[in-house]
Amino acid sequence: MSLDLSVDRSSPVPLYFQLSQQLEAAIEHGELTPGSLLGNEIELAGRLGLSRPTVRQAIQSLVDKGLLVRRRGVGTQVVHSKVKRPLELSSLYDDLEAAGQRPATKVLVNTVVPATAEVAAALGVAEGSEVHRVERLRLAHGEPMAYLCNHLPPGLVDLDTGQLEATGLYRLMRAAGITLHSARQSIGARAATAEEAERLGEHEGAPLLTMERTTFDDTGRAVEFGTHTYRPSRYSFEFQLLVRS
Amino acid sequence: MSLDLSVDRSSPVPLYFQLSQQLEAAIEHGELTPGSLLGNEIELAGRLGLSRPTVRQAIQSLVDKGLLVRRRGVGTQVVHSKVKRPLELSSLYDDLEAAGQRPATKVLVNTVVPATAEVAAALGVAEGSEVHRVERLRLAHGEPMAYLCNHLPPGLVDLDTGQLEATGLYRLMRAAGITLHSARQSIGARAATAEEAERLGEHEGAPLLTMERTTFDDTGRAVEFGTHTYRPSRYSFEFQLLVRS
DNA sequence: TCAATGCGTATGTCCGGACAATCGAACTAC
DNA sequence: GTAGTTCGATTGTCCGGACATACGCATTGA
Repeated sequence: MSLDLSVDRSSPVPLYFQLSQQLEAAIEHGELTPGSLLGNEIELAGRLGLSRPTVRQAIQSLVDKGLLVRRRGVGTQVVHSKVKRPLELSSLYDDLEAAGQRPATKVLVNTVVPATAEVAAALGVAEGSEVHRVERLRLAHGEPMAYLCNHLPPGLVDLDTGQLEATGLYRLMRAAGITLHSARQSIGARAATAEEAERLGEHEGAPLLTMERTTFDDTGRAVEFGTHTYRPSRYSFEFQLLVRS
Repeated sequence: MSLDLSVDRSSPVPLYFQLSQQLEAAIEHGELTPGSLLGNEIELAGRLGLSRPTVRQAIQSLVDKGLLVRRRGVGTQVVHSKVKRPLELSSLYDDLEAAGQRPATKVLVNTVVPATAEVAAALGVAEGSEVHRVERLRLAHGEPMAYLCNHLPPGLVDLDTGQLEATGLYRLMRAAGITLHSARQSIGARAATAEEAERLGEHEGAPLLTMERTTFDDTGRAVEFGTHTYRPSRYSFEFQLLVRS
């Protein structure tokens, strides 16, 4: 019942990556059942005509994803639990689209303003210097779901209102050649103010789910600071996380 | 200004791990300043008397942690932004202790009950079968901060009330030989019921931050299902996450 | 002046081998 | 029968080398 694995040495795709993708697909399709052993690395390498380090690299990437578990003296097993996705740095837009919700966006504000103390601190710019400010309403099935307020340092991205309504902010940033690296997030809750309630179609004092995020590129520059509020009846943060060991 | 790195070959600690720890410490202490190049791998390996794969393994582990960035043809640089911690699967108890808050725990309930449909589904046991139920109140500075309700399958851990008040649930599970692997979480918000408000010292209808979590061990078994409510004025989820690339 | 080219450098990928550490099971001794 | 021991199997660590690939910079050419 052994899998028919194969690699294409003429492909520019790295061999370990080809192998890891095939293994991941096999797990996804149930050809490798949870709990089953993967066969030892030496034999697997010999069967594929690869070296052991290459096979190990492929396996390791799946272990990092939480799909496999290695046990010394035993072997490598497929993890039982279904791993979904490990809380990526994804935009709400991508989240909704992946869920098949076809999100709609309404740009409320798209302008340049002097940075407040809070925004200046988050973005690492001088207080009062000009920054982009974007306020958006995210709708699903015609109902407001979240209010998104973002600030960006100047000169990074061309913020076209039309594009902002057609796609997510992160896609625009990536398209502008920005390499997103990490983000600091804070998730909390609070009661809605009258203004917030109005925007989201809730009543004043209703509980809101809040998220603050500062995103950095790979040079360590802050490239975005967002303050978001969600209607908890319509949205919650769902994710899977792995134990770092 | 080169760092004085060294490895102890007689130590049972893997060489790559010794190196990665020293590099991490150097970054932490500012001896390696953000943006600075790390020096090429070949030379570094030669200087330490290690092979290049070993040095690469050390560097890679720090890249995975978000501390370093590699650029082909350029070198390896220290990331500017201060990386805190990447949302580990840590207990609230550990979180608070790390923040120097000396958390207190009050065990409200520690008993065995028949599993409700929700609990049975989460833990993968038969509905109505016996499961442990633990209800705790977590306090900081004498003030209630969170209400924690957990269900565990039988026979896994010896749930001693005294130990539950002295430490966190995860520590007990780890001490019982359980290898935590992953967890599915959901973070949301809602208005407090009268009972919840009473427990946490809030008023009815006040916004609460909620978290539901099912934890799995490395065999894929569900080992814990928790339903937690937090006072948003006292607690929020803060974490840093990396872009998977 | 500006764009295209070439080159050095550093990381990315891959190989084949060696020994150590650990787990589980079969085996042995009491 | 039970407990301790040995042993095979498998992953963990480490080595030294080779070639590919991409980036930045200097040189060259229009």
